[in-house]
Amino acid sequence: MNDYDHKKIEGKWQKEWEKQELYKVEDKDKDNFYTLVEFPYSSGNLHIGHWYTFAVPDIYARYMRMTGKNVLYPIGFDSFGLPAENAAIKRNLNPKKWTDENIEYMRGQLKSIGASFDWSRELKTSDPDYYKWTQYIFTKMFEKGLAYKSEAAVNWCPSCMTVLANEQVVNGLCERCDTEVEKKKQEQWMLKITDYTEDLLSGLDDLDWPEEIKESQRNWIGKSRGMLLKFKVGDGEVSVFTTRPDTICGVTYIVLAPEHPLIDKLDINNRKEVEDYIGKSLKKTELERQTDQKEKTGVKLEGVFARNPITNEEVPVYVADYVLAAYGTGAVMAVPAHDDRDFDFANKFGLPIKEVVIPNRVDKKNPPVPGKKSVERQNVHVVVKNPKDGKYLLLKWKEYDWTTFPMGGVEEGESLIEAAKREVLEETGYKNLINGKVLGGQVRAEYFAAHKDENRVSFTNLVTFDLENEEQDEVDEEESSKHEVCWVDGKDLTLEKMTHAEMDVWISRLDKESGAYTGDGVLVNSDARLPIFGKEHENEEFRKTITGIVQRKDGKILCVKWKEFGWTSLPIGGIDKGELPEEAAPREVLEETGYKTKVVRRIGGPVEMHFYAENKKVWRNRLDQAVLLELIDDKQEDISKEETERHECMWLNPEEAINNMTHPENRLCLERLVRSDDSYTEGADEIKGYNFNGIPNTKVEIPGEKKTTYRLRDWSVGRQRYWGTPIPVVYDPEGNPHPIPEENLPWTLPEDVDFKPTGEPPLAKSKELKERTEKIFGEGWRPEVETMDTFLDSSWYFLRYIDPRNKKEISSKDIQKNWMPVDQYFGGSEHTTMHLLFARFFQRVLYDLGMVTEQEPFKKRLNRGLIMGPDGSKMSKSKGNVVDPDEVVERVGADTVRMYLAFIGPYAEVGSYPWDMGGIVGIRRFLERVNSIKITESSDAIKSLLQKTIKKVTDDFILFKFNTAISSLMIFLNSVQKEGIGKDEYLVFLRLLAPFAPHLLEELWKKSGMKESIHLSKWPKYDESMVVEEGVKVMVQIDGKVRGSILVDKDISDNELEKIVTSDEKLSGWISKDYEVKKVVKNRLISLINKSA
RNA sequence: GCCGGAGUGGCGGAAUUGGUAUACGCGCACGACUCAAAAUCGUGUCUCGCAAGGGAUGUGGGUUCAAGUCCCACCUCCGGCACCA
Repeated sequence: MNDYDHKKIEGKWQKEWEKQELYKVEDKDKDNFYTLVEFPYSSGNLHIGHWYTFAVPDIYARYMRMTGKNVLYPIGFDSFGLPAENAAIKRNLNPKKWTDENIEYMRGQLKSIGASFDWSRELKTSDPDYYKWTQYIFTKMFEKGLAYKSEAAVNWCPSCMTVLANEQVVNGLCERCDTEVEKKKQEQWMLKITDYTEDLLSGLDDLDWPEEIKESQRNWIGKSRGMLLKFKVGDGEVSVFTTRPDTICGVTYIVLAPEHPLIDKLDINNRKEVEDYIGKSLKKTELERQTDQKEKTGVKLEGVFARNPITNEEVPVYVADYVLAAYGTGAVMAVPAHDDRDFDFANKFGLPIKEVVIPNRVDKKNPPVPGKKSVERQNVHVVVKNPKDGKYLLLKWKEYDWTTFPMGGVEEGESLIEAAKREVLEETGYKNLINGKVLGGQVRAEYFAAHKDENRVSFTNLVTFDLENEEQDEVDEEESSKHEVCWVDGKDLTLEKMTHAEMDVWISRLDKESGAYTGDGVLVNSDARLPIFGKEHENEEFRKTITGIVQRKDGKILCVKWKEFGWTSLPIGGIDKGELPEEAAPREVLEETGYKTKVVRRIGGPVEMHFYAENKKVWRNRLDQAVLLELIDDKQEDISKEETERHECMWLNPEEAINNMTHPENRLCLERLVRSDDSYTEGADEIKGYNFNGIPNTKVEIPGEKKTTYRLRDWSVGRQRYWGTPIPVVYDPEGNPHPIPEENLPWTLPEDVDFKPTGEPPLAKSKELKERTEKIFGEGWRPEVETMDTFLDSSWYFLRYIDPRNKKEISSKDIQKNWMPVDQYFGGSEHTTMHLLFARFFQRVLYDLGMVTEQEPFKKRLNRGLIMGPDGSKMSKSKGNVVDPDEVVERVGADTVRMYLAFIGPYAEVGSYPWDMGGIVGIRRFLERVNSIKITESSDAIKSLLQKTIKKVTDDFILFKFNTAISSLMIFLNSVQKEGIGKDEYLVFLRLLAPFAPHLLEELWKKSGMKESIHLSKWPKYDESMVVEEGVKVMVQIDGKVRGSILVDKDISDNELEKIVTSDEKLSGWISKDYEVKKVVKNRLISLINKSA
């Protein structure tokens, strides 16, 4: 029979704590710790997931408080918004009343958790004292031009009769009611979050947040660097955004978004057809646009052509809704050969596909041999499949360890298919091949052809056939002496087994027929030129050189500072005759700087430059190839005195290095390195590099500029609904908007409103609002009738908690200095790209307005997991799997619920946990056992274990691993029940448990005769000397298997170690008389083998 | 398709710098107490094997004396984005 009466204990202490105002927080100027949890939406009642949200962070808050911090753990309610309004409409209630009643109920629920909230700071966003400041911030944004009205296509939910933010549209459906969302053009209040994209992006770098959260914000912002290129169209011009300017010669048509303004101005022969199309596509709902994705649609603008600025070709212009008006310029240059979407469109409309980038491979098995002559070849590789058994025809070379497809050169005047057939016949004798097909375009490769003793640069096509029958001609003796013909399974066509350098490309093409090639490669069919620095001059001295880009593990770049000239450059050196840049680079870098390096890859293509060499008094023409190298080891070897005197080495971040380079060609190759995203294209960089740098070049001119675009759009914030913060704007008789002055704030939400949705904003029906506006501003003035998206309410609430009753400002900057930024912010992953981004945006705006002290609001962030229903799916009323916490608390007590939720898994991981009522009894039993501990005396073993337990629990708190902390407390209790425990150790144990089960522990603490609350006591410290294990653990391996470990003194000699091991009771059983010590790793391992075995 | 995260017993999950995988809890089985049950306490519980021993951390390779942990390729699940040029 146990006497753990949780109801009595919990009720008693909750009342007592409230009476004592135990968790009321003072504003001090030191040791402050701000723990924040996303405040709940006032939806009515809390489910068990809310306990997970609030109770587990409370455990952390209590721990922090015991370590001596002045902890603020506030609570409030996000109380404006659609659900309140919808529920109110359904039940014919006033939303305010509904909300307030909900809050009243939820407050009681939240108190039953036993959380250490400071209730004196409670706030709710629908309170005029609160939304006054939301409005104030809005007016300030308006004044700065950050809040503006604009005609924009908005997401309109016909059922909720309101505009939705992009974030509230899920798969084309309204997030709340699953109705198909329509696109509608409308005057909209927008917040200019795009003014802050760069700040929001770069601010992430220094935040101590989990990388995955930062990464998804980065993705959401969606930065991409590219170029704006101009195409002449008719009399006008169209600007397109592209991340692949290198493919410009492959443009075969231009596409405009249906909304593109240029369409109106063009002289189009089929205007009616075009306008019909535009009308249709604009009316499409978001969902239709998405489901139509696979089928591309569009209409050609008859009589309109665009001129390719490089090739001067005229290409047709289309309007198609696969191009988005809101991204880039709303127009794209279509390169079907290298873009999947353009490829689909071109196929459907029969447009030409021009390949300008082909993959390039350097054969690693047979690399080019320096000094050998180099030959260019047109090749075919032939895949012959025997449909009967699915096998493929291969050649095994006799003299070399090669396995290849039948292959050979394409002869003058011969088609690829003809060449392929001829080669198969010559090499294998098979003569009846059908279904010949060329798979994809060419692939360039560099390799050494040992059988011809020459280096080759090949351009190879892949040709496939089926074998019609097995008839074979005699194979020439010369051929059959070279290789053996064999048939293999499809699964043997792997990178490892095949010799072709192109094999990876072949594999992917054989897998999925051909499509657009979107990867890297070399430029072909393009009139690409080198970037050229300086002007040609007579009597130039010509040199081939390399530039070495040496990158260290930490990303820094090796730079060279020249003492005599004051230059900063990268290591540069000459290429000796017959040498490859890959060979010259490490050699030159070693000579110049003393660092040993190995080649990673070339960066970009060659760069030509002309300059006057001051020291040698000659004009030089250099052809330079940049090579990326990585450091083999950090040590610098000695270099010649001459070199040391000329320059010194330093390591700079890539960005820094770019800024410091004296020479433009150095900057160019570093830039190429930095932006080597997947659009890095070796030959193509000629064009890219040129334009990204604005380097004067007489040969190529692309009209265009560097441009960065973002996926992030401005934030649409107006809502045509009632229950929200009124937008604090009035219009003068001319219709111009004016912010409401501070003295008239809060601009209260009118109450004489029928808020049932009709499509007209409810506030428009308020007589009071209209009269109020005219009374204050004058005849003919009218109020704004929209309310704000609730995400504005929650974008700054953390600033209000710290100074909740301030009448003069959102919160005092002095108080902000004490508390901001929030030390630890707990929340759900669903807010990663919404609330969290908006709050950061607000904070930065407020910072620029001088209203806050910090640029970033949240120092640390943790995304918690999700508690699922008992059936393993997300809890929802419609599924009927919502777990009511009140019932559970009634049965087992708040302490048990809190602790169980902490035990369920690591809190810092975004997992999902089905609520399992079975598992909770383990915690209940544990607390019952804690409740019935009898005090006796402590053994040494218990004392020592307690020290280890303190350390474990303390360490786990720092990592939010409450589950393993509890596990170690359980281990301790198990041991106590065997060994007994004395009073001192008992009291320490109680304190370790206090954050988890605050009520029970307060009870036991007071029962032990303590006067002051356990929650004001200090967190136990452990004795370092009792925790650290003496000596080192050495693993013992016998016959290659780990058979145990022994604890020995540090740095013990091998002989002694051997003696200890062989005389060890457990280990000696494994060791025969005739053994040998095979290996000893100091302080780590001893490995023995039994010889006789 | 792209970007994240994760795959370990019947279940939730443990596992320092790579060092005896499966801690802790649930469940289950057996035992004690009981007329009986519940509760409680005790013992056992990855798998094959009588045992000695062997095999297991999604799959396949690799590095290493040693891999759940590091590297490469792939599969599955979850979350986010998605015609973003």
